[in-house]
Amino acid sequence: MSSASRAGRPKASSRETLAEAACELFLERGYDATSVADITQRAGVSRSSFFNYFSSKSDVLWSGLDDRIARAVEDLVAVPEDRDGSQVRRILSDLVEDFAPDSLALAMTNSSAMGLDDELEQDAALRQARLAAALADLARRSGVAALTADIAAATWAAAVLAAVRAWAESGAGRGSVGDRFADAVRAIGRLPWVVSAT
Amino acid sequence: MSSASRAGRPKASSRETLAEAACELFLERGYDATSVADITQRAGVSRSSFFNYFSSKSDVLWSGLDDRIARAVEDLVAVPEDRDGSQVRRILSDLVEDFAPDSLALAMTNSSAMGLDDELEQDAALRQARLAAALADLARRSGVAALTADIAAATWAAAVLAAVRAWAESGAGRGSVGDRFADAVRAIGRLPWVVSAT
DNA sequence: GTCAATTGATGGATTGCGTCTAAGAATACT
DNA sequence: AGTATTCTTAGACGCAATCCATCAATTGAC
Repeated sequence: MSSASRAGRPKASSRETLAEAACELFLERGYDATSVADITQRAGVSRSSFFNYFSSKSDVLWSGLDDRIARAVEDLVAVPEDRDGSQVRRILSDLVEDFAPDSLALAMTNSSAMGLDDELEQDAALRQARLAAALADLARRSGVAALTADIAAATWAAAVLAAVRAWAESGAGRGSVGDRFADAVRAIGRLPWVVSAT
Repeated sequence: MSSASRAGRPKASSRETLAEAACELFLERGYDATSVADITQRAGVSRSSFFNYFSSKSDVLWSGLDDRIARAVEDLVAVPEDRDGSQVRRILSDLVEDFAPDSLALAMTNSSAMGLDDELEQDAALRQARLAAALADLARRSGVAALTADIAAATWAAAVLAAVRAWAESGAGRGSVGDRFADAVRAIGRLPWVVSAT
């Protein structure tokens, strides 16, 4: 493919430069009070350039997870059917394997200081929904009724996001996201609050 | 209480007038191509007035469900604990009881025509997350571990949204949302795709 | 070295959402 | 009449995100 850049002007700035500037400002002033112009000004680039690196302001925090979710969705649509859920477990385990999103973890642990509580809830919900949609499709393909497929898919997707959340809140130092996801999978097996309610 | 309006200028327009204008335009041009100014112009009111009735453009579609979710969240935070999940089932059943959201159903059934697929997914995810947050709090209060609480809460919340979705997609004529939710609760009891995967 | 092609950076304009404020209009109460 | 209350409205604002035309820097071919 491409070992070095083939042709054209080399990138003057990097994603990391922008992401660092953004996180600094989020911590100083809060998320809402930080505009894209503020971020680019601190990073020393023009406002236009920001959108060459990130598709939106919140993308600064979520691009790491978004990439992995996009890969997982690709993998999921490629699976013709998965009656016992083994493919799902494998793909989702790959998703969280060695996942260590610096900016996202920072945002989650400092969400109140950044004034991010609503924003994070909203953004997390979107990611969860994206993953759930792909999972629900696969479940239907595997013969699960539509209604059940939606619910089961939401459960799996929630397990992924809950694992990330639990990992971030536990200091992001002890244990990996993968470990937390393993916990989540175990919890799914016997959801006490759900099953006992039946 | 107030049987009639006590004092002050009476409302010149109504939510319904705006909602109808909005839905018409969504069907004609699509959601993204319809601006708030377009809606108010057709309804014959000023743009400013729109936000006296709805807090956002998407609120036109979701205010019905939002009201019910807000009530459910209030009820949920008022419950000290719910070890067997009976309170949860009751509150969520109340949520969907006799629910018949005209605009939302229209949007869901015509989502592709309205260019709403992404928008609806996003908005539905937000509502699901709001409900899930309150449910997760109650689950933790009831002694469920944090990770498990998040997952179980997501499952319940997904059941509500899936019921609404299934009801809208089945023509919104046959059966009620409550019936679909009953189906969903039954499905939760033995989630085949989840439990068999353990 | 010169030239074209490619890739990125940049400024500026544009659209639209959502917020806010000050002014005015319509009603009820006294 | 006058006053308080409730609603409407025009207008301006800040900001996110898109788009475009232009400029800058690099590679490779000749």
